Amino acid sequence: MAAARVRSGGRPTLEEVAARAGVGRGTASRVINGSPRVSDATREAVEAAVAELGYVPNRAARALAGNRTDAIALVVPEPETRFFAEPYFSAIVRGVGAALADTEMQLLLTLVGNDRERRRLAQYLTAHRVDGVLLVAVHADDPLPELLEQLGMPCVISGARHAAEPLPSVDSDNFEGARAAVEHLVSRGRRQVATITGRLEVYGAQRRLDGYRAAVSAAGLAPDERLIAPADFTEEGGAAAMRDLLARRPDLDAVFVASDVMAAGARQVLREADRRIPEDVALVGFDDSVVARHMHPPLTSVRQPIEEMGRRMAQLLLDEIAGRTPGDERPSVVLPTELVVRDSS
Amino acid sequence: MAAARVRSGGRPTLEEVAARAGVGRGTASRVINGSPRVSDATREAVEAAVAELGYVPNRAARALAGNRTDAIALVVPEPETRFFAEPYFSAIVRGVGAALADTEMQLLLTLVGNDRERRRLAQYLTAHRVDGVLLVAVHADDPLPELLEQLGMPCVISGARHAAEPLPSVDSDNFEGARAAVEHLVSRGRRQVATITGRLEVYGAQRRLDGYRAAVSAAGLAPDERLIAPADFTEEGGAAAMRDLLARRPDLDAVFVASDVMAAGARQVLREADRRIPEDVALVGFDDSVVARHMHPPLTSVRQPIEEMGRRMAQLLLDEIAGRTPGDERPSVVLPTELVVRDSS
DNA sequence: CCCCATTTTGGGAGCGCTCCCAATACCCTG
DNA sequence: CAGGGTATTGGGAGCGCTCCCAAAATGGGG
Repeated sequence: MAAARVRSGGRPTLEEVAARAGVGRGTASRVINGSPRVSDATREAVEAAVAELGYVPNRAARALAGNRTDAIALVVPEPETRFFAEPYFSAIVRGVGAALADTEMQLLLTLVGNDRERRRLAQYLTAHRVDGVLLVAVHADDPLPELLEQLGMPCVISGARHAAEPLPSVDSDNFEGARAAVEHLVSRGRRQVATITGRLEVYGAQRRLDGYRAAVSAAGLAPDERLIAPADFTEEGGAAAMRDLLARRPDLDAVFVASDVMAAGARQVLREADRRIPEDVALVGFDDSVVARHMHPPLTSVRQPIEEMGRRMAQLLLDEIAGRTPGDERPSVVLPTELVVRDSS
Repeated sequence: MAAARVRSGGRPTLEEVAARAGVGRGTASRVINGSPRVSDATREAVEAAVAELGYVPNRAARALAGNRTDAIALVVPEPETRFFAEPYFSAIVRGVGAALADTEMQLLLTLVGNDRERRRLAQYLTAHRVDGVLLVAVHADDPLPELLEQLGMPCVISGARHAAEPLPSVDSDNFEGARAAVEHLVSRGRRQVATITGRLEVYGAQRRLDGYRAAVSAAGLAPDERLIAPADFTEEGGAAAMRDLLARRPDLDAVFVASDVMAAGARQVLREADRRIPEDVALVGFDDSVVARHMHPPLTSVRQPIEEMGRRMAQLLLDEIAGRTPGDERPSVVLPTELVVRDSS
């Protein structure tokens, strides 16, 4: 009999498929993996056997023999609650999921909270348990990217950490988004346009501020540092910044806020100060989160194509894994934002 | 030399650790896996070798040899956008992540959208690529749970599908949450308390309605089916239901809405109908989502301990994997909700 | 019809680990 | 000090697959 070791239950093995198709294990493997060096007749025979037996390759065996895992990790720094807030996390996951859907790649979700978990992650990666890493919401001073670099582990990050980001990255066009938002305010006749920024160590926040500045000067308005209030992406921070702005420049007639959550805080302060929105003060946020849609009045906001960012990150990573194109520039992608105009401006 | 095959680079293997510690491979394995049948001296020697070499077990080899994967899958039906909305998804993920943090278990994220992906998932599971499955937001008619059952694949679902849920499940106390919400409304002097329900095929939605009914009759109010408007968990659905209610019972003075998102829709309709909140109509939602906090006025809502639910699901699944306790009842967990009172009631 | 280049094929040799059994070491009894 | 456990230990036999080399089949050309 051609039959390999007969097994009562369990999943069929490659060996069994090969036996069934009347070919050798190696040949069967070739067919499964789509090698071109197989005759058509053989290919068909093997494919038939696969279908009949309902064969599915054993991942672990593959990983062991092939020294790869067919899995990538999405690493999420857990303290970064901002990232967990809608719309980021789920949208990124969806995008990544979509890009991976017709791939053999698995998506591993890794939350790194404290240092212990951080070390554990390092081990994971060191042990090459994944083929690549998607790093989101990394801080500029996070050692993880360097570690990955050293390990030669393919990696893509969301949001460049600074102008000369060495890693492949995917980002939305923070500068242009902010610029367009402020331009919009100006086009509505606003002249004293203030801004509340995110934490400026975050490159994206800095870029939004740059965009604000560019728009202000393009509009021929007088730049005034008192119109710029730094905050920290939190609602409370936004409120505090708004209070500062109101104290320094009571005559302001518009505020571009670098996140919807901060805008919610600002909105509260404006309400308490009896400034009507948008009559007295126009407000524009950033993120187009659910908060924006449900604010009163609904908040004009800059939408980032987050799901698309997730998709692109995954694609970039897959390319990177398939074989980084060394001659190429670092492949960083910047996606356009969209201004969603609502009643607050 | 005792040294096993010397390898230039790469990760150290068990064999190398064993050689270094001057013991056999089997013994080293025993130490790594915490078997008690090892002498203290040996254990220490192996542990030292592990530390010196920075040994990390190869997952693939383990999986292959041990016929397990040390991974569980979190299966998310992608069309279920409700689940993706804050606060569910990220909170569940956090909870699960927390429970898995000091485990060797990996978390695989699997989005199943169309039927193709559904089939692919079935393959995954069939091929035993995971040790267990966490199933969230399953519909009552989803064939997946049965498939898993057949396969003998450990599985925990979030939200029982009906009163006699055969699978281990974790749920929040929908009945009691709803009951408490309505009781709260009654205690504030409301007498014509309406409700907007979710899709009643969803068991949780049904339970919330049951809770409403229980509270209404406990308060000695006259039950009136015209005070009950079914909806579908969407904002538009909530708005439509609110319109119906207003038409049928213009004298209503409170509405318990089975989700914050629907409450947002209802709130909009009430605004258009010039009903003040809470003066004319008190509103209570469910979920305590970000929408509730930012509604105007802020919405009283029933909070579910979602992160805790994720944690419990993971724990239940780990137990199940470790060896289902057959004598035991099906281990289903129901967690208490909490009424978060804000200005809308 | 033979010879050589080319294509296709079979299957050995691992990948690194767990399982398990036989072997060894150790420890009490009597 | 022998005898019979019991506690440890070593290492063979896979797990199912990929890689790769040598063997077999195929196809021209002369």
